[in-house]
Amino acid sequence: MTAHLTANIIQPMNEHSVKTEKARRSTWRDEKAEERRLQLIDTALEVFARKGFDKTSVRELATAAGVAQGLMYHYFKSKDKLLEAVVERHSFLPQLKSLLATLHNEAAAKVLKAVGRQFYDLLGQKESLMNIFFHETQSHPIVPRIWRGIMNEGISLFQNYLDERVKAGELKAHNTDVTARMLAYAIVLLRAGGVAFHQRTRPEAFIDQMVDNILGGIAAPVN
Amino acid sequence: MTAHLTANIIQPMNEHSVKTEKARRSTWRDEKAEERRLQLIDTALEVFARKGFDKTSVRELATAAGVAQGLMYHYFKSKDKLLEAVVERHSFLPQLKSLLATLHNEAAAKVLKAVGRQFYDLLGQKESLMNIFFHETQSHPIVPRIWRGIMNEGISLFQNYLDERVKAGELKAHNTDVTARMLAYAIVLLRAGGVAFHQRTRPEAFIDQMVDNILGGIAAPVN
Amino acid sequence: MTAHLTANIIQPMNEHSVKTEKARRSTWRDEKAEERRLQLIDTALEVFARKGFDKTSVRELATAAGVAQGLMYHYFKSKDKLLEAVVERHSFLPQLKSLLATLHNEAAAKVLKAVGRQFYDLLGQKESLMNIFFHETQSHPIVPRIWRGIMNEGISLFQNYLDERVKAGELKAHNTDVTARMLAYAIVLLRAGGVAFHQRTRPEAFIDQMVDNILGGIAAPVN
Amino acid sequence: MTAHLTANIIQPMNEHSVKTEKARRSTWRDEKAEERRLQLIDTALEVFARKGFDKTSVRELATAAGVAQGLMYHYFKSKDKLLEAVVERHSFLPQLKSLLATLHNEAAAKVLKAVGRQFYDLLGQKESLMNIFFHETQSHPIVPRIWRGIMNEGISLFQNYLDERVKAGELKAHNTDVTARMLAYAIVLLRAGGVAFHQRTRPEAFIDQMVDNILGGIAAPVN
DNA sequence: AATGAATGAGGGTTCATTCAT
DNA sequence: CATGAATGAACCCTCATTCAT
Repeated sequence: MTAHLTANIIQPMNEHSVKTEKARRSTWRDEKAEERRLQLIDTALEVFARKGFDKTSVRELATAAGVAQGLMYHYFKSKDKLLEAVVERHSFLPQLKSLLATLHNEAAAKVLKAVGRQFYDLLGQKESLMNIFFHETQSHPIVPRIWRGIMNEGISLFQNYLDERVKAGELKAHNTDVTARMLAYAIVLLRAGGVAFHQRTRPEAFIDQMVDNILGGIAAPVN
Repeated sequence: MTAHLTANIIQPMNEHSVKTEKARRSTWRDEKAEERRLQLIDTALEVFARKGFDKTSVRELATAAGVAQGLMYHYFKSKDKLLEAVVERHSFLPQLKSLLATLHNEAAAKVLKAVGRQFYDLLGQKESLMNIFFHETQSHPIVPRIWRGIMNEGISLFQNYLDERVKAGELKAHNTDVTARMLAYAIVLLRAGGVAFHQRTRPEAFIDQMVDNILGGIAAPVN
Repeated sequence: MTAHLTANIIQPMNEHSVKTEKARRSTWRDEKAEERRLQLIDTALEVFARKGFDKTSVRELATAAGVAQGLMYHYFKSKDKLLEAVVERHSFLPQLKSLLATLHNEAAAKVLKAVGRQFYDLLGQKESLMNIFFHETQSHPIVPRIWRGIMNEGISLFQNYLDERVKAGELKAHNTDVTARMLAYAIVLLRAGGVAFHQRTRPEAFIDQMVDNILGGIAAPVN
Repeated sequence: MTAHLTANIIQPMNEHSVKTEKARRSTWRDEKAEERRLQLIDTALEVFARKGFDKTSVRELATAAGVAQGLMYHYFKSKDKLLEAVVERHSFLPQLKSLLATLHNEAAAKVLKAVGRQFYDLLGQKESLMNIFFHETQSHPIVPRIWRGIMNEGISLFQNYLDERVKAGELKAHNTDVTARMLAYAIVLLRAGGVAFHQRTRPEAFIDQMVDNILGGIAAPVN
């Protein structure tokens, strides 16, 4: 063993190959480690959402991920930091922003309904995260911070579009912040409240009608 | 034990007087006991709201109430049962129902704005309870049950009125469930979300404009 | 059960007897608690001395005391505080001070030998504590603080006496601090070092000769 | 493994050259390894002295030495063995012995003062090690063993000289073991105790006076 | 030789709950 | 009714150590 290592030193491969070899190895380890990290985060997302942060022990988390408890602390400084990592990683702000980009110059009724549904769907895909947002707000400041970012983006999504349509003359000049929030708030509670209280109207129909209400009003025509 | 023997020897009573005494005393005792119970519940409401259920220890609760920890278990079988008692006692469903009674045969704009504000105010007065509703939903089934009751009542509050105004011809015939929920959801998040993300428009103005939006629509007049 | 308690209320004993009853009970509990506290401290002294503070787990301590681990934290806020309690309680400063009181106006040789031995004996009786003094100095500031107090007292013990004898003309005028420390240091290491390195001369003989050396010197008479 | 095959193919060597190469390389490797070993030991000495053995984790040790934790276990079988290596390597017995060699046939006052100071200085230079001696005696038998060796050497240092001076007629015949220990003990505590309790007299003056006390005595001349 | 991922035992501590008084 | 001593399970976290690379 010593012998061939010696040979190796005496007759090393050219510098390039040595370096790449080293780099590749280290990269490989790093990749594996990053994979682990993500696996642990994803497992945590699921379990936290299901059982709540406080009711989930690190031991459970580790078991759910199929690793030893100690390993959690190799990747995260504390249970709290793990929660932060979860929330940061799964923040769907990017997806939300991309929604914004696509809507222009279409009739308000059509656009608002479409965007409303997409927003609703997005929240649905992130149900676990939403659960965390709603339940772990108190103790961990990062949770409301991220949630706030998402809400603000969601509201902007609507408001920017509304402003545009006001300029285009399709909508009355008015406080679009209020309108945007009405939409956003309703959609959020349509999702989150779904757990807490049953809905009578199907979500899609709800969104459609909500948009119609807001656009046309519900007052009877004066004649 | 020693005491009772002494008392008996010194002052024997006929059976009748003993009984009435007993009854009166017993009532007095029951009242005292009920007072204590309520005191413990009220303290718990406050502390749970501030620190969260899981982060609050029975010892803290007892200290905050100025009693020994052991006493908690004379009044409540467990910490969980205490939470249930808190939520049950402070459910403001009655207040909510009384809101409903006062509104009839007035112009929709005026009524909806007034009711909206009152609902908003009520939620504000019950901030501690709201906190519990939002954070302790998962582990204790009674929490979402009560919350659901309140939400449904709040929604009915609006919907019944809307139905009435539709019949009266002031409003278009439409799915009033949707309209009612829009209002209720927005007001709830106006309250609860206030912690999570800042509002740009003041709540009262928000409610007023929301009602106007819904009644008159935001679409530009075709003319 | 309720019945006689009620009777008790109706016909209470005179105020005095009630108070003493209450006081006695509470005193009894307090006494039991204090006993426990001391028991835990004494057990800890022994175990810490034998195994060292860091190598002793709270679980072991509890087992050695025959109680549940949780109880430790009913009496002491932390393991560190327990150590402090141990050191404070067993500080033999009072005993040391009482040694001081007895020595006056006797021949230096006799007195110093006697006091030296008594000091040595006292350290011997407090072997466990000495062990703690020597090993746990680093992490817990209270340990060196107490130890310092004891050493200073021990040194004063000798120095005050020496000063007195200088005044009395029995001893030369000289820096008695140095002499006092020589004696104190030697006796301390005679004790503590006993563990680390064997002695050739018996402690009593050692002390006697040490005193003789210091008093008469070891230089050969000049002629 | 891949490397060795490559090397062999590219540059086969005759047996002789391989062997000498091997030997030279091996020496070079051994030197490097020994360097590392010493580096790890020296780092450990410092950190152990500063934080205490138990409070120092292998990770910290590795970080302080700038290597990965795993590497510690290539050089030392366990953390305990590392401590042993530290104590063994830094035992300053040789330095102590060399002190002994220089003192002969000089006046006792001068010599004892000089040796006392040198001993005191030596202990000062080895402060880290002294710290370990004082705090980690319990769990690791090698620690008191080494410490004992040093103390005995220090005592011999004085005793041998004293015996010589007795023979030379400069000193009275007496139990020189006691005198030697008085000196050694006082100097050790002057060092180690310095941490625990403040001194009033400066160390050098202390040593000088101590020697004077012992040589000339403190008793007033009878005249 | 060197890395650092992975392990799992054990650490100090908290806490809901019980119970003798 | 009220106390607080006592319990023991569970918690988060640290750590010495091993091992694949």
